[in-house]
Amino acid sequence: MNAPARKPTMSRETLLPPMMAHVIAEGLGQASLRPLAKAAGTSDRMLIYHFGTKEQLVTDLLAHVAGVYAAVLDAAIAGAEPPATRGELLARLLAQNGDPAMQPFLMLWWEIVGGAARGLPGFRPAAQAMVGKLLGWLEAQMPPGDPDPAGGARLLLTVVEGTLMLSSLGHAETAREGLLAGGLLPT
Amino acid sequence: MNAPARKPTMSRETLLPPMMAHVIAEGLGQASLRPLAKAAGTSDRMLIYHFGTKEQLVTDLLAHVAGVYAAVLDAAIAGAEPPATRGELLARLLAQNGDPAMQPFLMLWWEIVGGAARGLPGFRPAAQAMVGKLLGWLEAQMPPGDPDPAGGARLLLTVVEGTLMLSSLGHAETAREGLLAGGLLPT
DNA sequence: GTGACTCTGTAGCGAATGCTACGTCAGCTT
DNA sequence: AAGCTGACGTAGCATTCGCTACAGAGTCAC
Repeated sequence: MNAPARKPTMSRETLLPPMMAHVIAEGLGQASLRPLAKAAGTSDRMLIYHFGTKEQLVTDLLAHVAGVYAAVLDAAIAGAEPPATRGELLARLLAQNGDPAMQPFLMLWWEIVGGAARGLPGFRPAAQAMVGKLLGWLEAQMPPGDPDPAGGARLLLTVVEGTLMLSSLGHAETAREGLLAGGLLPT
Repeated sequence: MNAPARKPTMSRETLLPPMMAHVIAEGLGQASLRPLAKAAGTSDRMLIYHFGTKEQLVTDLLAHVAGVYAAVLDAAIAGAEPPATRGELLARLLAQNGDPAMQPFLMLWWEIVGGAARGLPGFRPAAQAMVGKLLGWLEAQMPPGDPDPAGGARLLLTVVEGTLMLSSLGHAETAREGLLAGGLLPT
């Protein structure tokens, strides 16, 4: 009655997406081999076979996360008309990142930042890739005619990251009040 | 020849400082009972005896970290003359936090933020206590005659946190350029 | 066929995890 | 003196950790 058990032939590429979904949902701290394998529909034995080491698995997984993040930004830049002012761009950014759907990714982001700060293998390259990508995206999205797109993008990057951190702690309103007081957000 | 082995009678209060030193040095992720006990000069058995549960231990430990942080801020506010401008205050903050001696605490901070974002028990109260304390400290340190001390403090808080995050990833210069472009830092 | 190679399942290793059972010993009260 | 209590050590439990040894099944070249 049952099919003759086809051969899926798992590879690193097919294993990474479900594992990424797992770490986004459960966190990197709880990412041990057996739960990861279960999420990917395989066994811990197979994960070691494909990646060699858990450390290499985490490195590859973080690189994959950075790649997906870059792809999301690339997709977002395609169908977007440029904002008129820096404030409008900032408001757009905060609206996107304040979306509750973004929260699981933000939880993962803080673990990546912490790992990068501690120098854990694979964390810093992934974090720098994502920050670098976001910075480039911001430069490309700066309002036309902006007097200093490079500096403005760096300002927005700093302000957005600070706001996201405070938002993760339940201080989103505090950050918003600060940005309004600083004239960075349109009223 | 040797003294008759005095009885130190460990309590929660005497155990917390060496454990805090341990988590600052090694991180919360590696904070299991036996290493923590070794750092405090006792055994895992005694940690459970005093705190009841590891979860309660972590909660108490984070509260203790928040208390020490608040005490440090209180000490810093005592012998400080007020800055002349917001930019000067911001420069002072970034100089303090850019100190390499602060880096181990920053590593711990990202773990606390991550735990708070995930809702781990004890993390969010500790993180909110520290952010709230820093915000109050900033309000008290705002330049005299500032038109909007409350809003300005919130702006500086957001900007400082964003800068610290980027600094932890090796993007300190990026944040600095942004703050200069935004006129928030004096040239 | 026969061997070589790739992929995968089962079983298990030694270490570390949080926590408990049990006993000891000092100091107190009665 | 007898008993109680709080502080501590020793030993161990069940579970999970990353990882390995070994065997089986499928495919391909010869």
